[in-house]
Amino acid sequence: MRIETTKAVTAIGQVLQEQLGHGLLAPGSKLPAERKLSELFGTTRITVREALLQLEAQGQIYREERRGWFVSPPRLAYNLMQRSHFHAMVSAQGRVPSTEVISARLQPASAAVCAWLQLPALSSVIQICRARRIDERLVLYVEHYLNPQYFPGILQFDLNQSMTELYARHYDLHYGRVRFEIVPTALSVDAAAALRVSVGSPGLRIARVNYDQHQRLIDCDLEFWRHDAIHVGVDVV
Amino acid sequence: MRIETTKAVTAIGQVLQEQLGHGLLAPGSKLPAERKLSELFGTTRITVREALLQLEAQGQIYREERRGWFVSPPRLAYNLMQRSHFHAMVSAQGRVPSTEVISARLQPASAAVCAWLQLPALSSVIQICRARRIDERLVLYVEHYLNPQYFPGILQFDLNQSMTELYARHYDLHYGRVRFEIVPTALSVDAAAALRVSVGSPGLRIARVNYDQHQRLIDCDLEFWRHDAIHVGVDVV
DNA sequence: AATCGGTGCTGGTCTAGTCCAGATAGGTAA
DNA sequence: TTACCTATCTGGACTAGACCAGCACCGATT
Repeated sequence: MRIETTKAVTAIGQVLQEQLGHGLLAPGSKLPAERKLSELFGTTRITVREALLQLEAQGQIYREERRGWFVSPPRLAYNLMQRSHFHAMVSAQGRVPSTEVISARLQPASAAVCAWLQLPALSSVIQICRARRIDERLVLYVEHYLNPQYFPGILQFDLNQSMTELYARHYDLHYGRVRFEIVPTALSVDAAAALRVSVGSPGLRIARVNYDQHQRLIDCDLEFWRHDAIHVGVDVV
Repeated sequence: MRIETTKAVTAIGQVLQEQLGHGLLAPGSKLPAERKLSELFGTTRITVREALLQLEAQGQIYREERRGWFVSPPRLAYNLMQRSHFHAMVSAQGRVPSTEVISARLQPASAAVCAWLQLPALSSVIQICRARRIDERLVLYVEHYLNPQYFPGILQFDLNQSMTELYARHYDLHYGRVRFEIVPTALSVDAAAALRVSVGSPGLRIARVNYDQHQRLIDCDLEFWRHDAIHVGVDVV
């Protein structure tokens, strides 16, 4: 650990990091208020805030709007090659998943979605927006876009469950080829609202385009992850 | 586009974004100085700075230390399945790559590197640190760690070229299986220095563990990308 | 022609506050 | 017990400055 720094913000970061490293601040626990910290370190709130933002960028802490700063839990391992769904993946790592549906409706597709699903302009698609939690913490906002021709009546089902299982059970559709596109960027306005984080927070956008067992393009997902919630693994053989 | 916002920082962001979107600010061009912008928008430098940091988080602009803010060029498409090397990949996308060696030496491995390379504690490894550019812009800092038993005398070669080609030509080693691990995080101190960005800037860390054609674990790379410089694609069949 | 030294400009860092709105918890009234 | 209300605490957003260090450019010296 470097100590010779003179900058206040890195110094504050190091002290907090040191406490984090030694487990004195457990995952999920709350940090003292910004005003308390500025008093503690003998500096202004703006400077403390800058240090906190850096730790946030590193994924060590996160905030909940107007509630405070918290220590980040370990990242979820997201392996793109094991085609597992959220619920199974989270459970397998000894953690507790949950899902809530935000909206589900048939609507005109945006240009980007038309391109992904290879549909003509102004096509209608089924959009399903969901927020997902690990151990009660909101970590993922997903927009699913389904080609309606393959999923008649799907809006009547319980959409809190896994889509993968729903597809298999009621439509006999199974994922085949998948294309992922991963972009580090800020969370979209919708994603930030759903995850209850301030707009402009860093995030990881993962777009998936899914084919079924017959090589038909059936749906695509747009996932917005809290940037500190996952690490992505890929095995290429 | 939403306009009904009242917050100054999002308002500033929107104005700049609008100019960006219409190509009035071309990729690579310089934004007015922070003080100029604060005057222009009738606010303080801190507020302007916050807006700029949000655009940076979105990957639309970037800064060079004490030189100013610039419009981000398009992202490089990094496809993990096409095992192409940096030089070929960048050239194929009509852009100009370059590489400079920062350091290259035999040294004791860190605990993390020992684990990746499956070497006993306190093993020596060859570390090669390089910085890479696309169209003159520094975008990638890489630390290579080679198992020295497979690469006798490699430090005498010109390390500005592609390692992939060097392996093939002089050691008859070709990459086989590869494992990637992608983590959105802040740039490390070394990476930030090499890329000449301020410490704590957001980045994408991609760790690769490489096997050769005989399934032997030969080396690993630790890549730190500017977060706005790439988007990662993966095709899973 | 090449080098050196200013000098102004740029972002980097920091101070010392203010006002606002959402979240929380405790107490009071129905 | 339940519902509501209010005081307090939290981060969010912002003002109006300050000083410093690195960068770029230009002119003077070698």
